[in-house]
Amino acid sequence: MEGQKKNRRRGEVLEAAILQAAWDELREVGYNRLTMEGVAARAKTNKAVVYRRWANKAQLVSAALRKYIMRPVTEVPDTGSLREDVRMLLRGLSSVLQTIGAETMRGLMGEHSLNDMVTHIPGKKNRLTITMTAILRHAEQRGEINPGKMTPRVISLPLDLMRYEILTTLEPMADHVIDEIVDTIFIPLVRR
Amino acid sequence: MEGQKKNRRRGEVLEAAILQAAWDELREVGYNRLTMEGVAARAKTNKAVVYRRWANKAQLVSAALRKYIMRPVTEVPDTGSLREDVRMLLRGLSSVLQTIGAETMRGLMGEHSLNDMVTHIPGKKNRLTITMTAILRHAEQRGEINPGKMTPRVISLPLDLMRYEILTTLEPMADHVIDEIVDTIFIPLVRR
DNA sequence: GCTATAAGAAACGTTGAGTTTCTTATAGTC
DNA sequence: GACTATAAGAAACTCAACGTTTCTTATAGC
Repeated sequence: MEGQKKNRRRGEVLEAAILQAAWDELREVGYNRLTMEGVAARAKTNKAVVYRRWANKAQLVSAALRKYIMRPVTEVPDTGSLREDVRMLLRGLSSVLQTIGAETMRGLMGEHSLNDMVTHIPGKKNRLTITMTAILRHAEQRGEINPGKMTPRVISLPLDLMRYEILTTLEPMADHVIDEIVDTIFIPLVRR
Repeated sequence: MEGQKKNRRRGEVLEAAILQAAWDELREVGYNRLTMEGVAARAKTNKAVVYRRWANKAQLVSAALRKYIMRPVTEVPDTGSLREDVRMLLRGLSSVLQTIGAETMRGLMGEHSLNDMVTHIPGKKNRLTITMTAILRHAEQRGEINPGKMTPRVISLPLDLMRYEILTTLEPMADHVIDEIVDTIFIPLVRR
């Protein structure tokens, strides 16, 4: 009676179920203890189905992150003050990285499977760097900064510092640390 | 005739042979493909002997790094110029990290087993940070810098940037990048 | 209603981790 | 110089997870 073999999921529906399972598993047991079998079981399917889509754990997790994490960080803050804009951007990144968790960041790094929240490769386009550039353009229009000082490295400096700090400390970054980076490092470097 | 069972190594001699094997293996196959069995075989001993000394791969590799890498970076450069001193320190760290390799750095990170070349935990004592502090003290005596600007975060900034860059790019850091960090970020931040 | 496609299910081989047990060389001690 | 505690050598073993393979079966699309 109860053993209904109906309702076999396919395609996108199944894929979504697996990514959901991966995401739940990631938050529940963490990256290191997440297994392909565990995710498959949680999604009520089996390993083979998972492997038909993603070659390994790192790729599966990256896909899940892309689905569940990436959206919220695209908006460009525009408060009218460089300091406030940068603080907001950093807080946004901080909360994203906090959700991902340092263990996952480290794990993905160890398997060379990164995404552009977690790292910024110098010279490569990166959403957060683009946002930062927009913020700085606004500040420039207001005359707040010295355009000559806006090298790519300086532009990504606050974001990189945050990533490095979370990666090494394994802890979310406190607001006062964000303020410290902004006030004692970044603003002094770009100010007119 | 040839099967002489004599000459059984013990204690420090054996330990040194294992660390040597680990170090060779690390450079030859890299962190991810280094195995305890492989190291044991290379040292002409067996896993049990290795496990009696180190609980896992990360600890074994850390021990090897400590033995083969750490020494060269203790001296404090003192050229009479802040810029030159910092450049020398960074070149020293760069070559150390180059020897370790980014894959190993990432791998150790993924297993939460770090050493103070690879990371600097804010608030913790760190050899390189101590060296940097000494360099800055000299510069201060020469009147080159503004002591009020020497916060711990600013002090470790160049070292952290280098670590982060190597970790993300997987490549050694070119000298001109070192110069860029020193000239466009660090010196402007601490200068009187 | 037929058929190609992909899911479900289960078993398989492999690798490396870490452990256990037993034998045997040897350093230190009497 | 013989005795003994210690740790090395050797081999087998359990376990977990990876990734693959094979076969059956539901079902979407024609």
